[in-house]
Amino acid sequence: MTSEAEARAAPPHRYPGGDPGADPRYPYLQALNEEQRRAVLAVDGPVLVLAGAGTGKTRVLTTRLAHVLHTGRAGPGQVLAVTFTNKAAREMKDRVAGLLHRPVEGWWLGTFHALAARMLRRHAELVGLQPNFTIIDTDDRLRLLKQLLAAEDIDDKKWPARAIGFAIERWKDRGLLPDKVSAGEAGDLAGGRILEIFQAYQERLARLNACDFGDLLLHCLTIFQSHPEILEDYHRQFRYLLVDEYQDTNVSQYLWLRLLAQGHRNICCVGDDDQSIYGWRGAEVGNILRFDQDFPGAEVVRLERNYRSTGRILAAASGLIAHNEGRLGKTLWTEGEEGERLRVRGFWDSPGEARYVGDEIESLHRKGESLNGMAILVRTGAQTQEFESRFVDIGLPYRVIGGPRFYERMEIRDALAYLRVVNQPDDDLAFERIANKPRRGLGDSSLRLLRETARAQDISMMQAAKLLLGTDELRPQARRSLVALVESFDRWRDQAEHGNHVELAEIVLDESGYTAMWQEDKSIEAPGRLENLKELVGAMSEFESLGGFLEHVSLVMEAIQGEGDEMVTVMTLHAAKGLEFDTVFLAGWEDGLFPNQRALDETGLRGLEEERRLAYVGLTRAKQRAIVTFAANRRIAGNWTSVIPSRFIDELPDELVEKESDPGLYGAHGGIGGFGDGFAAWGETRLSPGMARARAREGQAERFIEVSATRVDSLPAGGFSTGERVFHQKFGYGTIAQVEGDRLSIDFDKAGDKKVMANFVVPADQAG
DNA sequence: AGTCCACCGTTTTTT
DNA sequence: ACGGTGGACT
Repeated sequence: MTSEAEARAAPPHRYPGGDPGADPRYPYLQALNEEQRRAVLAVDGPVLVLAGAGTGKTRVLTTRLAHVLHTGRAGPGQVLAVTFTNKAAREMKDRVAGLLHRPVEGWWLGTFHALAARMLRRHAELVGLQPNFTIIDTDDRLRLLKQLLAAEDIDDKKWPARAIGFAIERWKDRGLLPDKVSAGEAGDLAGGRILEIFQAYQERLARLNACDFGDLLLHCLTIFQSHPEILEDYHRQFRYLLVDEYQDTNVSQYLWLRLLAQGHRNICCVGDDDQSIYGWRGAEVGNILRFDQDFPGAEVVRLERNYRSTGRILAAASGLIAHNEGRLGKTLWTEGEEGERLRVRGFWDSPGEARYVGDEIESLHRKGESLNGMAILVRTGAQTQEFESRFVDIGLPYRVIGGPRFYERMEIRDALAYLRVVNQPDDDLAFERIANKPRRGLGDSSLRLLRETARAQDISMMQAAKLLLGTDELRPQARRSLVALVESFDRWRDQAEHGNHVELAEIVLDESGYTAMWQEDKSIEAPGRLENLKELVGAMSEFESLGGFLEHVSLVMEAIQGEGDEMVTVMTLHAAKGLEFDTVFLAGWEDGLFPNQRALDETGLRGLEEERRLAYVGLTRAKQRAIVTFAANRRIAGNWTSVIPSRFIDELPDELVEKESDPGLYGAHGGIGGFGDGFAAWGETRLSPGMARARAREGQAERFIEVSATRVDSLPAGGFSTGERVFHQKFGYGTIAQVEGDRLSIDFDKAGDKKVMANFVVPADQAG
């Protein structure tokens, strides 16, 4: 610790008797184990807490915060605590309040984006924004980019605005603005003009007095770098930094943290490299792997004692994740029960899988297990449908997490757009969204005129509207409508200053004709949309002002989820991070689906390792039992496709797994061509070359990993090679398109593209 | 301006 | 298979 930091810190505390856990002044420490206590008490200097799944991470984080506050080392306003989701922030806030037996007010706890926005509002003018700048979301971004692409005459068929948006977002994740992106990296995106588009996009945002999510961080970085005195103020203010889910930080978040931590270096990052599953959206596992280089002398605390899962679940998860390279390495252990072996079950097709899961849930439920304690975790959102339809059939209550969120619904965005224009008349994106919603005769041509006038005069569309109303350029009908609309907004703005914002929302939705539009709409969704609008208005009452509400909405894009009733949960593996269930069904473990082919195609071995971490996250959600399922046939993008079991199944240590076979199903295959290679492949897996090699090396972890890592894409599969003609019992003749270990992608003459195990095909000339 | 048809894409998700 | 979108037609 530096002497400076020492001087700033509160008087040093001594822990009598060498056992602070027993110190009556710190009752909250007693609930911790030794490593957790170390993580809590190492308050000064950089600390990395490597918190394995289920090791009490949140408890450590919250206790640490409580400890800093309780010992008077810092007041609430002097701690910066960063999370990724609002949910995590809320939980932390509640739990610290619980530990201290009082609510904590006035602290800086929130998501990266919320905290950055809070800072940016203070210094907005330094980056050319006004303090009331708008935060645009992906939908606004898409509209804006479409306009820009059209203006630049770029074919948005070939270069979809969505893809351009992603590219820009990824650059911003890495802290890059258009001037920092190399031409090579820009590639031929947008016909080689992506950087022009990026630049134009930034200029448009500035002119709109708006920024996107990435900009919240980037603008902060700009300010910190150009105004050291502001950064120093924050150094003085924030004595302690606390970061959750550090493995998910991207470069710009990392830079932001590093700048803020520079002064006193009292930064504590908590995370788990094995649970890094957001690489595809810019997260850099490297941040956590590099921590002790970024912060020399960092204390590293490993939390390895798991309080969640049975011994066998832990061992299976550990065995699986051991196949990854470049880990910091942890060994989770438990004093809990050994538990059941994992079940792995295969089915003919995905409906069969769903049937089994449904039956199994009912059977567990009859034995007294709570439905709330059960979850089905899937790789892709599309998989939930199969389970939903089965659960509806058998009347099993369920909830699906994910899907379109409340604030993403069309009617909510429309309503918000009205409110945004009231709040900020120059918010062009919002204005354009609702100018002709409901239809009021302000069609494309009128809007184009407005847009062009605005651009030519360098004013907002609202201002352009007022300008155009003084001319004859608009057709009479459009003119009348526009007069009415502009007058309405003036009136509403006036009311916004006087009346309360909840009433205002009602007035706006009513007088604009927006509510009426849905009332007249005869579609089946209309009543639901009206319901949502009511809910929106209701939600506003919890905020002090319209501005406050809008800020909340743009940063907290989540709906209020109803818990409560007995229901099983269906969700993606990503959505399951941080949760736990007694029973976890891990469905759809098939190569191509999981690990996901696209992840493999795009990022190769890195992608595979991230998929494996996803499997690890899934397994470690289970407290009592984990059931892995796969199907031999699944509909992918509409077509029934024959698929083979996930390679991750082979990677589960054999002695921990109970490969239950349903006699009816397995007995039926017996080499009769019609039953499908999935089952055959499953039955034969133990004989496959890859497995045999793996088996031979059981207990020799290092060599095992080495072999399995290479086997993925380089070992020849029984001598087959790309381009070779082969014959398959069920699919007939075909040409090998790709060889991945003992798995072959074959382009069959009749059956199309399939993946099959190598030992189910023979060279074409040996057929018959 | 509104409706209909053809075509395309289809992993994960926060803010 | 399906839903969303964009273009063309009425």
